Amino acid sequence: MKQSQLFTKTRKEAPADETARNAELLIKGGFIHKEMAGVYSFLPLGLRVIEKLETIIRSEMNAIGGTEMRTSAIQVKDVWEKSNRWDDEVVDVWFKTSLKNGGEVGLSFTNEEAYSNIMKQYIHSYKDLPAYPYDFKTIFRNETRAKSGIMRGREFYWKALYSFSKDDAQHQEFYEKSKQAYKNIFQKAGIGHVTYLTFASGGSFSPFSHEFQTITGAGEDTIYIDESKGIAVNQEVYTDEVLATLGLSKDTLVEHRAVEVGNIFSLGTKFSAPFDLKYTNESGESVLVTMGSYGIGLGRLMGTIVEVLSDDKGIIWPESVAPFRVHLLALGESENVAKEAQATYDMLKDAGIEVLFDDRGGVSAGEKFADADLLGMPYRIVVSERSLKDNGAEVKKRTEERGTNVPFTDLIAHLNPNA
RNA sequence: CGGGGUGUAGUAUAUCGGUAGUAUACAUGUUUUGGGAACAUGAGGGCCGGGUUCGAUUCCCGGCACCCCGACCA
Repeated sequence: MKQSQLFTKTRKEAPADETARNAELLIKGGFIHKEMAGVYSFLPLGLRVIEKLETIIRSEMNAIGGTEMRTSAIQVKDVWEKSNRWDDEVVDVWFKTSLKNGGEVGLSFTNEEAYSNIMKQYIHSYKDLPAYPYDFKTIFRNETRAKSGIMRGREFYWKALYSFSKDDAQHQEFYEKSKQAYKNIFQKAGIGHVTYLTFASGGSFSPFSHEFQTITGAGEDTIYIDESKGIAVNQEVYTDEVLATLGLSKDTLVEHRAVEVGNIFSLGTKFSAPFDLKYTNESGESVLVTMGSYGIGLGRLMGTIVEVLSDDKGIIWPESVAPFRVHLLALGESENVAKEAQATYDMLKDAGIEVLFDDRGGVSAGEKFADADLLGMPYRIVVSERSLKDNGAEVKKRTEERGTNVPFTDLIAHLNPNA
């Protein structure tokens, strides 16, 4: 994409009403636009990041048997009354409204009811199990206090998968697979090194749920990490009894602030019971389905990546989620530079490399460099009179102090050394 | 929902009971081009409602919005 066609612009000053680093950088870079507290629009660059994350997550979900679909945002009262979650006294984050004919509806704040209701249509036999439907969807929660930029919003985009299993053994098998899938996701998203499988409170059907917690001061949770075992315990279950159960010692646990970037939860029959979601087993008996839920907030994940991976100049996107892999800068106004930069742009595109081409005229070199640092693409490639003296371009990683000049003929190989 | 704070131009800020200033961004022109260039010119502003006052952006009351701390987070 040519930057001259990108309507968003960077700004020098962070907005006064944002103190969260993720929001400061994402707004300065033009990735997101704040609509109101806890509600953000995703601008072209920001959307590309969300789409990259979505691709990573989709790939891992499909790999463990997930089947993508899309539940509706508008939900009817009847379904939620079955699980006793329609009442505002029970759930205080509902956004509710009414139909013209007077019927009551609410905006989906989670998916258990929708999936339980839908799957009741399709699960009748043990042959129908297991099933792992999931969706990417915008979720609405009327939070009393939105905060931390895009980390805790009133409207957010998430992935939610629900597992439907015939018994606990089948459930556990998938549950373990999902742990690995989640680890893969956070590894690919570039925050694996600071993300820990964390034991958290489990509810009535399981002693624990599992959260994936990423260390950052911007987090809302306190966790205790055992570095050698690579696991952590959430403060909410940080008791002597739990530590003994998990074989952990307070001596080796280190306290950290962290943000929950994902969670997996055994639901047992909590929802299958009220929805009477049963199947007939091999013996002809009617048995309740065993369920689990598996969530990841993509906006929060994006915010977390920014919190973890940035410096005083801007964002440092991992290659896997960067809006573009390469930021190509044309410096100066000479026709020769413009021509060679355009040729480089075409060459990179033809090689299948995603590139943002700063072709803007009348913009100083310093400004282009500052923008490139702020926007944080993994590679910066500069075409200028200086680089053309060596018949090439300067290539610099965002993480490097200085670049190296690479002849045009070697550029693709330089970027794809293993190709 | 409890507590605290803040609302001035697209953005960031200053001052003030009596013509609201600066920076940046924007427009035009000239010069400039490897780390947010220079000069000139131009356009652009007091959250909403009420009160006090000769006069309110300023003081008072109410509302709304936003930020922070706490509670909540299925």
